[in-house]
Amino acid sequence: MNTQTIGNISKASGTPVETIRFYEREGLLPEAPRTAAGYRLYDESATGRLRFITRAKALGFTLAEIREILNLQDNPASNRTGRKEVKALTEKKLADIQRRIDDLQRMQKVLSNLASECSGRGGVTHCPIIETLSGLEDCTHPEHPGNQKP
Amino acid sequence: MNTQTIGNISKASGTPVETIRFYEREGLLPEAPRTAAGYRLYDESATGRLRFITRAKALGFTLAEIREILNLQDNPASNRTGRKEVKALTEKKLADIQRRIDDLQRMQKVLSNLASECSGRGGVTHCPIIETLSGLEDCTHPEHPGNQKP
DNA sequence: CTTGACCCTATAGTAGAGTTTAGGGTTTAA
DNA sequence: TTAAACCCTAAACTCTACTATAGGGTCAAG
Repeated sequence: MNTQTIGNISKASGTPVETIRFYEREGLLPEAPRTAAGYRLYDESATGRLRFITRAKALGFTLAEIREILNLQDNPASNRTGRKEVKALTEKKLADIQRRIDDLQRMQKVLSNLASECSGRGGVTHCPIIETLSGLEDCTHPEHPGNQKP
Repeated sequence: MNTQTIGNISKASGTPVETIRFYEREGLLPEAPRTAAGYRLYDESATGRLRFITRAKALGFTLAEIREILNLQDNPASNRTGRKEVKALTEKKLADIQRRIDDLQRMQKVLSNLASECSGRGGVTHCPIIETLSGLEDCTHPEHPGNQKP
């Protein structure tokens, strides 16, 4: 328990040491316990958490969103104090994830058409990648709040 | 055709005017034809392209990747000159998309467990969100090239 | 007991993706 | 014919997510 140095989990997770310290500052990792000399100490679960962060980022989640998701799991306190908010947040994330999956599947369909046409012979003059993902209906997704001015 | 001003497609697509000009500079939109006075003119397909960019970004694609995908569709020239590369790129993107879908589905599974447990009564002391996405196997994905030093 | 590989903090710098500002033309409706 | 509402460029600025640098302790091996 809590026996790994920062360099070790850095190697194990593929996350640079500086980035790990940065994530701690940003509240994505709990403050690590220290040795007498001030060295951070981790247990193996830290590498899993770091891998989670890496992959969630590749899925388009921001660090702020990832922090929220991790707080859902970390913080049983919020189950006592803000049960409703926890549930709501979880469901918002789920809807978000479903939307991303749908978009990716649409993209997949069109790209695989493109791939098979490209492998076949002849006229690929124009492939409708864009139309497929451009969502011509008024499917405004107000989920990614983006830039709102107060 | 080519009858819309930048302000109109901005409204239609939900993309700020400045961002549209920025995307043109970055090669994500073709250079728009201009009026005598230098005003850009667009046709309706531009709003679709902008929506595509917006959604692809939400899926975690960078502008550089989106530019690549758009070039696949735009540029029949590359079907003549670099057919093989086009196919390879398409297939790389497809593998990438599949990986993202898998990750999202794993995340979905865990979060929906979390949601239902939260709605049930009692002890949610610890939910294994992280373990599920942290991929304990050595599933190194060298796909997102990230930072390589020469 | 020193040298090399690690660790620490604090601060500055960078890349990607816009956003804002300054300064100035254009169009259109009153 | 003028004022509001648009459009233009160039350049500076912002925010996120790191990445690097400076300056300095720590620890295990030889």
